[in-house]
Amino acid sequence: MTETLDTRSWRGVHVELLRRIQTKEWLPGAPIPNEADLAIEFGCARTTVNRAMRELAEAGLIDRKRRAGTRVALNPVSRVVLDIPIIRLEVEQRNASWRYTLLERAVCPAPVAISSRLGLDRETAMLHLSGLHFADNKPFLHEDRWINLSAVPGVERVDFSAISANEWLLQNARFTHGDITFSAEVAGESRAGLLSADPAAAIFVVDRITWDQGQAITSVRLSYAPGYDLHSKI
Amino acid sequence: MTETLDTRSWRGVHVELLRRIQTKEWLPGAPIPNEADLAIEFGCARTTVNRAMRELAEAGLIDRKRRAGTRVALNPVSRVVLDIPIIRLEVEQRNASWRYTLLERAVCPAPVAISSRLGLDRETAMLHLSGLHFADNKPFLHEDRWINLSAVPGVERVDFSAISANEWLLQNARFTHGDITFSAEVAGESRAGLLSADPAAAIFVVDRITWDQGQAITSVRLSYAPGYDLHSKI
DNA sequence: AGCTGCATTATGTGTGCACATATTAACGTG
DNA sequence: CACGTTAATATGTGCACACATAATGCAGCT
Repeated sequence: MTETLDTRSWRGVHVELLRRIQTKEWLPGAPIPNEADLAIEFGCARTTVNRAMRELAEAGLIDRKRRAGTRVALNPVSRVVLDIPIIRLEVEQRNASWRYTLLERAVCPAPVAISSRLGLDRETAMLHLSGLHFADNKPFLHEDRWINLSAVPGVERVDFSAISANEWLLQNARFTHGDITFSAEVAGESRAGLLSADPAAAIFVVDRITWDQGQAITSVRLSYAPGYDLHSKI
Repeated sequence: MTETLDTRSWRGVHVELLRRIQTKEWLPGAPIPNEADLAIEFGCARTTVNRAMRELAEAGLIDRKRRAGTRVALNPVSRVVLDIPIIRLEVEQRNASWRYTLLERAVCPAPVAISSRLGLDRETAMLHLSGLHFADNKPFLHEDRWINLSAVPGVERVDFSAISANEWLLQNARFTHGDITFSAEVAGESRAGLLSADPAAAIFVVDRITWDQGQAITSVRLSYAPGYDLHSKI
């Protein structure tokens, strides 16, 4: 029932070019015809071919250079797109009920490892929050967060036992970019206690720092309960 | 020295719209002017505004519906794009020398967990490969792979001690899509031996299955040596 | 009221054209 | 031959226009 797409639409051109690459009709590294020629072949405008090829280039399947032309990419990097939602939604998408508990709230200087990564002075007072997210009343992940007080006005007056920092910040603080790191760690005694897990268990950890222009907003470490996995399509 | 982009170019329009969203000048959930009006405001063609807004929609920052108009996204999902390169390149990007050793090669039926996930009969003979990737002569990751013989013609005759399966398949087998899973596991005795690691160490694991149309190509499990982390920009 | 169908409207896409820009090949000069 | 300059070329972008498509709401009917 796959409606054969007209090769005069950019989607049609896109799938046809994709086919030629995937079937190795056009070999990796080989040059492919220029936009104008393809437009003639498909009986469409150059703009349409351009749109199709732009998508392929974004996906990393072809390399394009002005004047030099377009080639099939030599090392086809698979590009994985992960959507990182609000934790509440992540839990609810698993058909589980979500609950959040604030464990600790303090205004104090952050560990040097944190403050230096954020480019802040080591004595700068920051807001430290520690909390647990539950899925169906079982610990789902531990959120350990430091917030730059001067970058998020009003954050000191928020009641983080009523709303998770994760959610409040995403809705109220603006950010332009961030760094994210995924790793595996042994739980250890303290985390094991929080997550009701074996201290020897392997924990999936996500570290994230977000920025607004050059200014650090927050650094957060999410420690998922054992058994968690993150998956996606390629 | 940031050259102020002309708002008559799509990039200029893009950053201006981005700014209005990030500064909450346009609040989450709020409708934003239609393309035609914005085109007049910016003194450019509607096509140009469309291009800028399409990028924002792809990034998940706005929601667009015909007739209903465009709104600032309510829950701004951060979208992380991970480039998964050939392992050799991943090692070389860390300025380390890469080396690969084939540990095992066998044609035999796969464990049920594997064959069922690939949608194959449990007695189907598959090619099993196990190998180690080294970075500067230290174990970097263990690759444990099952290949569907009938989907990859000629794979039986390849000398996988000369080229890693990872690299050969990416260059020679075609695939249309795949599933990828990231998780954390305790190393255990056997993997610890392979990776010269503590059996109690936490291991970052990537599971990947690739398909060509509906046909399973290969299932691979990458176990990274302790200390590995995967990072990216948001 | 409740339903149907049509007009309206915003986005989605295609076309033909123009010019911009990056890159390479060809050329000419010393 | 080595070099800098120039011309040719493929992609990148912008514009004005047109029509397609999906969603919405209104009008009119029962």
